[in-house]
Amino acid sequence: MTSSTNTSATSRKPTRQQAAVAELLERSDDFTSAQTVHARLRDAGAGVGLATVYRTLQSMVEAGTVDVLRTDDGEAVYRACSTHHHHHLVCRACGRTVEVEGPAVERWADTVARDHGFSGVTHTLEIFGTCADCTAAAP
Amino acid sequence: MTSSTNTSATSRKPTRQQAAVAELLERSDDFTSAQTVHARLRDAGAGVGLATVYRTLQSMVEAGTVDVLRTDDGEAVYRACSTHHHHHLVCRACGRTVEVEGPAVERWADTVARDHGFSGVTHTLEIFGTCADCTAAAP
DNA sequence: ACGGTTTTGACAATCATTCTCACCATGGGA
DNA sequence: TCCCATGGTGAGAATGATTGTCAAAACCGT
Repeated sequence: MTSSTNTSATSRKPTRQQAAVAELLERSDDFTSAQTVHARLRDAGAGVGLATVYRTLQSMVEAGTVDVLRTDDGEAVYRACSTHHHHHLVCRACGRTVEVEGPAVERWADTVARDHGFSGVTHTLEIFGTCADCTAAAP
Repeated sequence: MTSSTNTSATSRKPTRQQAAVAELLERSDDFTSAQTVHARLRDAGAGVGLATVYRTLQSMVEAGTVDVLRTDDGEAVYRACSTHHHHHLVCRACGRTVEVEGPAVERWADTVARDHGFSGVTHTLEIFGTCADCTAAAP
């Protein structure tokens, strides 16, 4: 059930539109919504169908090549990230994103879960704040 | 925009429907979606408008009397919780939820953020896994 | 070039959430 | 107690992101 489209892990040669989405994400430093990706691609001339953008983004998430998280209003936003496990520190004003790691936190989450008898543990952790630049800019 | 309804913090006497929503949440141990709350209240005889359920839930979140988080598919789910800061360990099979604390994690998140020049720091952290009962039930 | 398979994309369909707006409830003052 | 003002309620419309549909287009190996 986790297949039919090669797009996910079955790696064939990426299509023009898949490449376009991927490249656009590489270029942007912060989390971008599917709608925005679609709009940018259209503006850039290389039009890619909205449905295709969604499909591509989903496969990239499954493939682990991009991270996804939800904004407060429930919109899904994506970002090309290093493949190893990490978390994000996001500026809630300008959206600037910093990847952070915390081995201790990973261990803690794992331990806590196991102590409660849970297995197959995963976790999500995002940190929000206002970055120095924005703090200075908005008094 | 953060006011108009007394419902939030301006504490007047809660209306019948506000009480109904609050009580239902008290009763349920796990995170519940607005739609579900609405359905349950209807089934229980005490019908409460969907819009009202949403409004009430929102004010409760602002008031800090309930926690909210997003499921993977973007649906918002709510749960009555102790008011002090904590996180959740959720069984992805049965939805059972355990409140957990981790002072060390709080400090870590704070420190990391400040080291990067961020202020007004907040964070979200949820742990998912399969609880012992579910692991046993589904081989 | 051919036949079968995969991907695309325009558009319709879903679904949670929000908005609108007329109607109801409460509470203090006359 | 009666009446009005304020705020809460609810049915349904409106919104907006995401997903489904399905015929046409791009690919691939032969």
